[in-house]
Amino acid sequence: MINKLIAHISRFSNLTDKEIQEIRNCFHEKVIQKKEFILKAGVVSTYECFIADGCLRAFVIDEKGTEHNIRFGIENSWIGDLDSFFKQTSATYYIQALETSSLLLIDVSKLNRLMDTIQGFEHYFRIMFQYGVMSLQLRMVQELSLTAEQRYTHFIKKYPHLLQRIPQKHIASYLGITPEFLSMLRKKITSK
Amino acid sequence: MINKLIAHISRFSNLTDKEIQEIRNCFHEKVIQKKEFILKAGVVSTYECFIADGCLRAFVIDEKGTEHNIRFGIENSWIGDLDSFFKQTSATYYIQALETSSLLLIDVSKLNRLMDTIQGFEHYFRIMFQYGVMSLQLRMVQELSLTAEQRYTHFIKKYPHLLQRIPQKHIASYLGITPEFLSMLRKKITSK
DNA sequence: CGTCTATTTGAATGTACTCAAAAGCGGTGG
DNA sequence: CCACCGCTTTTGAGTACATTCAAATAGACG
Repeated sequence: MINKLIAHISRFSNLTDKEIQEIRNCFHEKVIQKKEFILKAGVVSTYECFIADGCLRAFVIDEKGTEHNIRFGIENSWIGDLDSFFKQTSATYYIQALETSSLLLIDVSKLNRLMDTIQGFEHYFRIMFQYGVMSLQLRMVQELSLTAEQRYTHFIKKYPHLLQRIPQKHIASYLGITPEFLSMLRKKITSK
Repeated sequence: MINKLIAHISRFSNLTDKEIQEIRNCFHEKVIQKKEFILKAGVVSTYECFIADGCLRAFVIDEKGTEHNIRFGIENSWIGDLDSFFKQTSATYYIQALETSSLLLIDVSKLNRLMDTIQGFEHYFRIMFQYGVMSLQLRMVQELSLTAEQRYTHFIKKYPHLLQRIPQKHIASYLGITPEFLSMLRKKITSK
């Protein structure tokens, strides 16, 4: 399982065998069942999480009790509450498995130590965060400039594989609309 | 002017004198006048830009011709079209000065070389992008979970200094609403 | 002082939400 | 293997939040 992470890092950084060994030693594996939480708002996030297999969502709950999905994570991506993790403050996000998933967890002191001692490891995270900024900016642009229907159309083009895996109501929430309204949009689109 | 950048990097990384010198050599200074553009959609972004002084905005123009502000940049922050810059593809963003501004520019090959050769420099960018992801996620949460009025209220609490510097219509666009509606909200808020 | 742009105001409209209820679907136990 | 239960999706009516368009007012700058 840890090999998936090593392979992923190796796509961006060249690591020596010794470095790979150091990295291996810092993670531990965990399998979580569908619907289980790895983080809830209010507690301090102890782990940052690489998804070796499966699918999770990060969401917030607003004052009215409505959930809003911030992000979906699938195999070969990271998920966590960065703020809570790096500053060790209480989390604002909930993170829940949408499928039974295999995770690799690391705590903040080990992650910081690896980034300090292995240049390729920090390089890898620089790239990950760089992509993160780019894709969040793109999503922001779409949120600001497109209608709900256009955002849904983009979503199904960009993430066709997620349509099968993720309940519609969660996609609606990710797009910033209600499940009822998404249902209506789908009807409208297919009748075209 | 370059000293402001060096000071900024030094808040996150310790640099040797030799490294500082290398960094200095890779940037060049530029002053741009209010309303001038440093990037327009369609062209390839040649420079990533550190703002030593002043204020700029990054925006897109949608199919109807409406502008949407993605981000404001002030002194001691970076602005650019990351996608276009790193992949050398044509830009989707326009970047324009809201005030006469002092900039420090670097091209992609020099930036990559500095990140490869100076660990502290890549560390600095890892931190910058990490903050970038955090703040964009927070903004996304607000976009998804708050009404326009709440978003405006948050904005004036978080960026009181920007209210003085940036025309209201640009703030409206940043918040994802029309200038007319923001004007109405302001009236409503002050009458409370 | 005049011109240009930004902000305000208001009426009509549209997009998306709320609430309630029905229909569909998937998993589990008998 | 089927029946039932719970959750998801659909449907529809009424409503609210935000937009559009047009015009008036206010402010900034040369």
